[in-house]
Amino acid sequence: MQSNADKYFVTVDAVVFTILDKQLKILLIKRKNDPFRGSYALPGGFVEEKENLEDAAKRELEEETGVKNIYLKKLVAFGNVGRDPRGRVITIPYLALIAADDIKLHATTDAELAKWHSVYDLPKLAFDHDKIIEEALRELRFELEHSNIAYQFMPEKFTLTELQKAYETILNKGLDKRNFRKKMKELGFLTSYRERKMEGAHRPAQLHGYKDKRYRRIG
Amino acid sequence: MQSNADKYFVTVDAVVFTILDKQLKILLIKRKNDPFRGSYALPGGFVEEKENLEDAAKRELEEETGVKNIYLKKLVAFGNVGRDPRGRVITIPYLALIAADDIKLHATTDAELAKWHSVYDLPKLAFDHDKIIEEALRELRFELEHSNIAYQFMPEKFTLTELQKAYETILNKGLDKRNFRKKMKELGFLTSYRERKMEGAHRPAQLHGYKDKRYRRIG
DNA sequence: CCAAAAGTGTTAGTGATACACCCATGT
DNA sequence: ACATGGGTGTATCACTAACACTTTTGG
Repeated sequence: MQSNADKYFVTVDAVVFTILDKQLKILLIKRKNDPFRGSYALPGGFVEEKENLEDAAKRELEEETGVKNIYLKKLVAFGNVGRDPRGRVITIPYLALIAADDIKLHATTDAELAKWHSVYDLPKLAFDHDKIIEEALRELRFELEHSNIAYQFMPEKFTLTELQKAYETILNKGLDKRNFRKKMKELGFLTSYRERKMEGAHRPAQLHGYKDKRYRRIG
Repeated sequence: MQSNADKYFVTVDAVVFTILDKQLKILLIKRKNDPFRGSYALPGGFVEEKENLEDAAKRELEEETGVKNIYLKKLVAFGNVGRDPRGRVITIPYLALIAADDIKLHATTDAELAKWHSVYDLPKLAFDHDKIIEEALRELRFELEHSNIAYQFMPEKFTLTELQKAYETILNKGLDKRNFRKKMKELGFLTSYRERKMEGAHRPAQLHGYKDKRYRRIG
């Protein structure tokens, strides 16, 4: 192979969203090595020699959050010259969604403990991770309205109001209750349980769940 | 940087579509070196050391077709183990559209002359280029209905019927004439010239053109 | 006057949006 | 009885899809 090996590094980054404290949050680690020591960055790391890209993303994610068996969506790569001062680094970002209760965050070797940050109040970020996040957020919103991925955010059983809150948090806008419920009903992703949620001084809410927890596109 | 350099190769591939002989065609080169000697493949090549990804795609494209200043859209990277027997190769494919009359195809060093192939009748392809093409075609169709990219396929002046034919060819389905024209009118991308096209024994057609030849998203 | 493609409007259906009241419960 | 969130239906609007006839030209 004429040409250009031993010049490139290939990494995967995970853009992990969750909903916590009624806010859309993203998982960031604080870098403890240069470059960008002390800055926040997306969790990620090098792709190993005999490892597929998605497997690498899954591995990194499991190392840092303990979560596995998750739906990941590949985003477009970032690889311009100068995005990493150490050399030529191409990164393939993956979008991941998790339910906040599922996880316990871990520290890793070149990162401090991973922490959740509100998407609307992010710290200074290392590399071009701000652009990657912007792209991922666009993608997340698109998917939310064109698939059943919201199941990734939700617990086993939830009320329709809780689901609507999740949508509103992600889209960052209010939705009409009746239209939302109508839409969910006709999409047919949900099943309703006999149980109800009794809590507070008001009418108890019907519990719902996703029929199958696999990615399904609308259309 | 602890870790994994000198194991990766990074390439860009161009998925170039055009309309020729009333068919949607894609540009392929016939490989004259191993691996996959004699198979067809997407034009592409290695990203140079100090070269941005999109610049690399533009350079490859210009080398093989002579076309420049073209809108390119980055697609998701392919980089699984084993996709190239020579080593670990990550490729970033770019979608490109050109008007068939604009180009003269060139031969390159490790490829024979580039040729157009009907999208619905492709030969055996090298690597995982069949999957890349599938993805690119999906993206092309999406963009066609959500932007003004069709301008890339069209000459300076054209009739609405010609434009409709282009849409039909790409989408591989028939469209209603009145609805199509109404849609084009209200999108407002087009301008109409005073001139008409006189050709054949029938009413002459009004000529149209794109107001500005820059990518514009609908919405 | 015939053939061939250009050009043009209306109707019906479907999905999105906007909107207001009654229900079941705990206190 | 009241406060709280749960639950429901209808009218309007915008967009899409279906559909047929007249016009202009060359031969």
